[in-house]
Amino acid sequence: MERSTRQRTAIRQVIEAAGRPLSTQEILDASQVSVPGLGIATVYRNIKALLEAGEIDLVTLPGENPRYEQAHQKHHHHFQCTRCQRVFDVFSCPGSFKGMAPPGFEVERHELTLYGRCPDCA
Amino acid sequence: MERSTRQRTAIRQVIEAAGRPLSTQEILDASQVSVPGLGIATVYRNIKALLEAGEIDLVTLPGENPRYEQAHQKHHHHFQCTRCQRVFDVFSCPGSFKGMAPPGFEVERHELTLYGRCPDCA
DNA sequence: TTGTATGCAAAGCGTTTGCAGTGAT
DNA sequence: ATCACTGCAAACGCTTTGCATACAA
Repeated sequence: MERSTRQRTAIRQVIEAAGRPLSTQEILDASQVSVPGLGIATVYRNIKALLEAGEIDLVTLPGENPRYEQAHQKHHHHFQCTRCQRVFDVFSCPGSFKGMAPPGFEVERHELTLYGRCPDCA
Repeated sequence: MERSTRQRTAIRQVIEAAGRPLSTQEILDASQVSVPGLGIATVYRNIKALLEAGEIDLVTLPGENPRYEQAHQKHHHHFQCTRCQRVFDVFSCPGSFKGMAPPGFEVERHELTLYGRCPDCA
């Protein structure tokens, strides 16, 4: 990631402006507004570069294709709307869940996904 | 799902005997022990039939290919070993997580995945 | 000028489907 | 004898990669 191109700038700004995890298709569609002709391969290559640079985070929800969001520092979870399918950040967490697993299992970390209606769809 | 074939019987028994969610490849490998020549398409078709019949449940963990397990009645979660990658059932749950989402969001259900070392790998 | 970054098309990988042949009833 | 089921291969959707060209430095 050594050069600053129109494509990379557009992709970075789209993810930054979203405020929620976006799919590759959402990133492509939004980026093509400012860069018509942008190819999906370029989106994938830049996503990989931005991930490696630590600028964005991978968000993998159960049964969903990967999404990407601006890198957060703090631990958080996600909420998916069952109507519009969009994903939102949730910055609260019930705890570590150590002791929830049966004896002999050592819990190191956890992933929590909430499902329901977002404010727009409620 | 009207006929009882060697293939279907083998697949059903493999899932039943596992006691944990299996991937399609694990199901194929284990089923081929008793039914050599079994094709992957048959595994997929039977998985779909068993799902529709309610005999097995779909388990989708973040970033993982689908797994399948014998249908449980009770609410539960999953634990994935970070070393052997296997997935185990966890029959405890901290609660409903309602109120964890920001105002305006209505939580209907949740998915929780724990990660760490299983007894074999600890 | 140099070589990274891009666009296109082909290739990969897991999953689904079409089709002719197999086998449970 | 039927026709649901199977195996094989082609098709699919998403992601990655090869290659020639474009453009940032």
